Amino acid sequence: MATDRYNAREAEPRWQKAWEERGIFTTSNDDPRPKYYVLEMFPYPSGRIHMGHVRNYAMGDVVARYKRAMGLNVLHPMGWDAFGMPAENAAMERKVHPKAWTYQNIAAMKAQLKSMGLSLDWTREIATCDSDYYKHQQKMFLDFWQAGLVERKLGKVNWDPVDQTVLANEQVIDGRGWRSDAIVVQREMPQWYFAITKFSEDLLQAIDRLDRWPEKVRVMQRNWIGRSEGLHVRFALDPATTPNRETELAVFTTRHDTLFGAKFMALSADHPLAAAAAAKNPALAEFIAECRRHGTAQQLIDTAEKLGFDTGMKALHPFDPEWKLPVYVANFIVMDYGTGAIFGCPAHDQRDLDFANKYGLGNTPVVCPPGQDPKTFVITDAAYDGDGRMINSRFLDGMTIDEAKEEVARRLEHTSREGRPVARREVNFRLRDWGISRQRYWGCPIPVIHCEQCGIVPVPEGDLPVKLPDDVDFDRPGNPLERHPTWKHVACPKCGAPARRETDTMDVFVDSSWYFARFTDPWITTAPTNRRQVDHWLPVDQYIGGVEHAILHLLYSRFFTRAMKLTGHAGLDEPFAGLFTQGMVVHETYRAASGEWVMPAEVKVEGGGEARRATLLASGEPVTIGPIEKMSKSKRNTVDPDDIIASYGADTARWFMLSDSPPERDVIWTEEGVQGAWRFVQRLWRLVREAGEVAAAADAPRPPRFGEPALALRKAAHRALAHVSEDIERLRFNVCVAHIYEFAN
RNA sequence: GGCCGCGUGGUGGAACGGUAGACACAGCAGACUUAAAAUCUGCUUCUGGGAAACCGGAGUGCCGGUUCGAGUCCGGCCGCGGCCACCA
Repeated sequence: MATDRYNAREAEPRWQKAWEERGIFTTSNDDPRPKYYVLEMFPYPSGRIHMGHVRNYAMGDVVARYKRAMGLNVLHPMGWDAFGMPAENAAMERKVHPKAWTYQNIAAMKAQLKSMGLSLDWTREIATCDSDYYKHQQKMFLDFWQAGLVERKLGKVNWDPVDQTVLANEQVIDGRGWRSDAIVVQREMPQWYFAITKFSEDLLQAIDRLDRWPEKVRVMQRNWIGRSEGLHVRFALDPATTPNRETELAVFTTRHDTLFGAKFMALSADHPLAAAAAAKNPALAEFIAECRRHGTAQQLIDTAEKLGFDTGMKALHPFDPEWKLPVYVANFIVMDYGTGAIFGCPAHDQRDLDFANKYGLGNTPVVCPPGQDPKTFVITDAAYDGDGRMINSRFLDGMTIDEAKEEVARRLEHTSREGRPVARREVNFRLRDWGISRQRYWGCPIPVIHCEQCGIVPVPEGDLPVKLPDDVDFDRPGNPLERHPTWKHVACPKCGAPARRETDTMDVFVDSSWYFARFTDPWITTAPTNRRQVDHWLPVDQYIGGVEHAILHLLYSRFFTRAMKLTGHAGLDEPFAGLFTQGMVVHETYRAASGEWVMPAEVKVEGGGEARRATLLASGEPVTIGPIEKMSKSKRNTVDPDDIIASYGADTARWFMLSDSPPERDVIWTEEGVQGAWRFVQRLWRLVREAGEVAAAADAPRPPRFGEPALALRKAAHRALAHVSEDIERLRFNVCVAHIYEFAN
């Protein structure tokens, strides 16, 4: 009976070879059958695949194989998100060229993915660091520029002092760089931007129609775009109090109903008026400098005290010129939202209240909660931001908040000062333009030339791609392109005079914002996309990946698709019709007596339940079993997919990944669970073989009669089929697995 | 602070508003083995009674509501997790 076993190690490569030789997963663009595009987020070629990849690609592969079995023409491609910092880090640490490092990693990971037995069309493989790919990205950059979607502006940017680069807001987490973990500082630099905010309204509205996206992601995107309806109000300034005869101060507010509760005005430290006032007031200048120093450390914001500095300026209340409000510079006002200035209503905004209490500005409640007596309603240290009726507000008294807002807006819209209305209704978004400049080598060069005479000149289309030079060194931090001896020195395409090549490269998120479109025809050399194919295949019917990309990658891709439509490279707005965000792979952590983390492969775990204990495989030394956490290098709780595939086979690894946990939740990788999956693979193999033997032995097959075991089996089979089909459609793989177990039983 | 999600056996988790705990893991018992592994069979929410087959009671974080009927729907708490966060 020893030979009576399924030998995955022998069978899997044999079949994988057969599939490859027959090209059965190659998808034809001319196939007349209805299309189905299933895509998993392509990997960064870090060197090895990890269990997160296994889970992600196992799910996508089930969908691909299922849809293929249902008679659809399935596109299921794979590629590499190949630009980025780790390649440069490797170059600095190990003296390997980023290109060599990246392509070695791609080769290694491709072999690993192949051993997983995924039904991928490898003929469409792309790597974003390949000039055959980024050349088209440069072309689109120029087209976007032409279409007014690219801007170069001096911006306050997040500067990562360790990686020596600019980061997008989205890449700053708790005031630290998302990769380096260094505290980010603010710097003024000319930067390239994609004008994503031109699509703010549309990107927001269209979320409603993404009905096959997880609600969680839709909410996150809505919040990120952050639409607020409010009023832009121009406050007149008392000219006697202003430094350079400034006449007004504009604010944006969503609570214009509380205008009669105003006690002060506050400016951002970066507001031009603050700078003007500071020019004549050294103490104020010092305060502003202090605010800037604190501005970056997001961690402190929570606890930071509200601080302000009275500029001496006075603003006049829009409904009462006799009512003068002091103008402060305050540390809690950000310049890049609204106008960088507010009016403070302490009674109904906690921040304003904290501020007013500190500086003794008092407060006047103007919204009275239902059931409260206006005469006794007072605010001390908790602002009231709930519903109610207007009080202490002259002509607004008795109105609801909404009525009061409308009345204020209506009146101020029709009041004019210096020939213009005092207020206008305005919609503000939290979303900022996408800063794509990176002072790095290993990215897509921005195809632009700076000329003394002609200014900023696009690289002519015929000169694309602007290729990265190969001869660069990494012995210092900073951008190797900047200090390359010749690369940046070029002739101006317009006037021929000596000019300078742009040395910024694009954010890696640009690379991944359109790869799904390139997959539809990766062979076309004359354009980024083949319009016939891109319009046929897109949108992606089912996109699967980690929830960590819920904002960045997915929002950028939605923007990019719109920009491609505007420039004729695609014909639709939304790239991903169906989105699924899978959970992480987590594992127990192990710690040796020395306190060092120990890898699962070095540990022997025995017993179950209470008696469960672990020892070091090598020495027998006891090991502490720690909490279950995301697989990570730092905690060393990773399991190498290669080891699992070598000892159990890919089917076991994939089967286990889909069992037990619902796919959107975290799955706990356990040795016992893998063993269970392995047992079932064996059992299934035996069952199928036995069934084959029975079938071969039956001399006269006839339809089974009612009550016979064969009929019951047929019924069970059909029930299982129905359940499994339904649950694959709903991506409930763990339930599919249970149904299959049930049927096998 | 804001928004969102989740609380079901020892564990991961099933359950169109209709037999709660499918399926798996762990555990226990048995069969086969000289033995182990593998495999197969059975038991396994708690609790009372019974030698057993079985009979009864409680039970999906807590409190209340809607309903003939609630793990599921509604309201309020408690706890855990995630995302965003001086966004005016």
